[in-house]
Amino acid sequence: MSSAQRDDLTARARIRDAALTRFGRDGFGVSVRAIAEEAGVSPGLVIHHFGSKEKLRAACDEHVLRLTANTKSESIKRMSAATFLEQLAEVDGYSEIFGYLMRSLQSGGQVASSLFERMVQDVEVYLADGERAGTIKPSRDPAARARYAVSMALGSLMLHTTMRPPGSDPEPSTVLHEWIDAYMLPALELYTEGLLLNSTFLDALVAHRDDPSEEPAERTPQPPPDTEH
Amino acid sequence: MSSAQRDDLTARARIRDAALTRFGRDGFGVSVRAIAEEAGVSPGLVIHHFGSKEKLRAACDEHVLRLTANTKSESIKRMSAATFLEQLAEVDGYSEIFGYLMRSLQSGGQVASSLFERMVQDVEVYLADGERAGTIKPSRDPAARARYAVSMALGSLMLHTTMRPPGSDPEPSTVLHEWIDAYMLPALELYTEGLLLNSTFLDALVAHRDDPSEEPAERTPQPPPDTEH
DNA sequence: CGGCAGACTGAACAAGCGTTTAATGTATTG
DNA sequence: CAATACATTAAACGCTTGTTCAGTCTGCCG
Repeated sequence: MSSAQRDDLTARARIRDAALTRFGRDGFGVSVRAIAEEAGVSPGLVIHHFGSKEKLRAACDEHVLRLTANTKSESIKRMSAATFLEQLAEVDGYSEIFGYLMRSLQSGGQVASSLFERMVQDVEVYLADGERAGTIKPSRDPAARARYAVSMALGSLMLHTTMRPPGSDPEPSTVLHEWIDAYMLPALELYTEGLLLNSTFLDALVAHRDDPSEEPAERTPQPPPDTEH
Repeated sequence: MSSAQRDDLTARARIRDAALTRFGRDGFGVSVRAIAEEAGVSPGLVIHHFGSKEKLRAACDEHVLRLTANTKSESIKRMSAATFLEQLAEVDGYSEIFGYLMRSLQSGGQVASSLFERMVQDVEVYLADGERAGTIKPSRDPAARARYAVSMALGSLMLHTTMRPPGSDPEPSTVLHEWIDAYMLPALELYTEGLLLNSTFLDALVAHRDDPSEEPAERTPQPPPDTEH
């Protein structure tokens, strides 16, 4: 996958990998000419092999989905979902895919949805396993909790990736570990101890969910009962 | 700000507002011609007034920062930070700004950083107030916790905005309430009760923070002590 | 060996881009 | 009223884009 060992691939595969790299590094607005140069071929050949830029991206999508599907089932079963992204960022040759995934999340589309939904699935079984093992609390809505966790983690990681000052080391493993270092402690603190001292908010929301007659609690959350004066 | 009442503005202001709308709706790749059409002027006039497309975006940035700075100080003091975004999405005429902010988060840059940092500041004082009032638990690192909360919330919201199926109602208030409806319950549940049943992970991380001699706990999180067999 | 198929290139094309330019209209000012 | 300054536009410029085309090269099959 690294440019050194790209030479022995079919031209078609070389173009696909070059596109994957440049799409990930520069976004999907990158020109066909830039991709062709990265692959060491003429722009015409890119079109000759893939028909159009759009179909080239579709081929990249498919390729990434196939690769990540394998990686996932191999490793994620015995570890948390975060490890999945770590593997992608660290294992040599997979950093391009990590970059491509971040760009996909940033731009929406099929790869983003697919990655999201698969991670939700994985996290859900991971949490359910934790429940059975007695390490994780049960939830009122396990599916929603899994979606919540994935949305927060992926969204935050993507935001961090996007907002990094340009010019700083763009290596995926660097970015990922910046993110982990910044948020590991508050995350674990929240997971372990929670944040609120009373359950007023939660009780109100659950009551409203069971009987939606009263004023919706999520629109204008009233301040908690003041215990001071 | 709505197109109905744009007529009585200076052409310069009309162009700026049109740019804000189209930048937010279609992204920063939208053409100067499209912005000109939205404003009802010629493409040349856009350049005449702002010098270049880049400077036009800078003018939008500045305008948005000025507007949100006011909105914030007015309202956020007495409410949570989420209310700030809700106001933006709901109050008539501010939905364009909400869209522009989401695009800015998606693309990085100064507006994104500024919005992020200001929300971190606000959340930090909000949490500190809660601590003093006895409704929110203290944290080992209040600043990190505030950054964590903002990163997760903004990132997740941005991800949700990006991943919505194209063609569905793009009204900001719709998007925001979809997001709230999806994640309010798991968020409150987590905030109220936490997620982990024992503090093994947190203790290990805190121990490593105080004395980083052992193997770093965040690289390869060891599975929790198995209580089953 | 002849011929055909596919890989591949360099040049060109049409469309779209941001921007420039020259010209026209429209006020404001001396 | 003449003159100056500014707002505004239509047209064009130069560039980049994705894509097409005609032609060359290469290897394979009969």
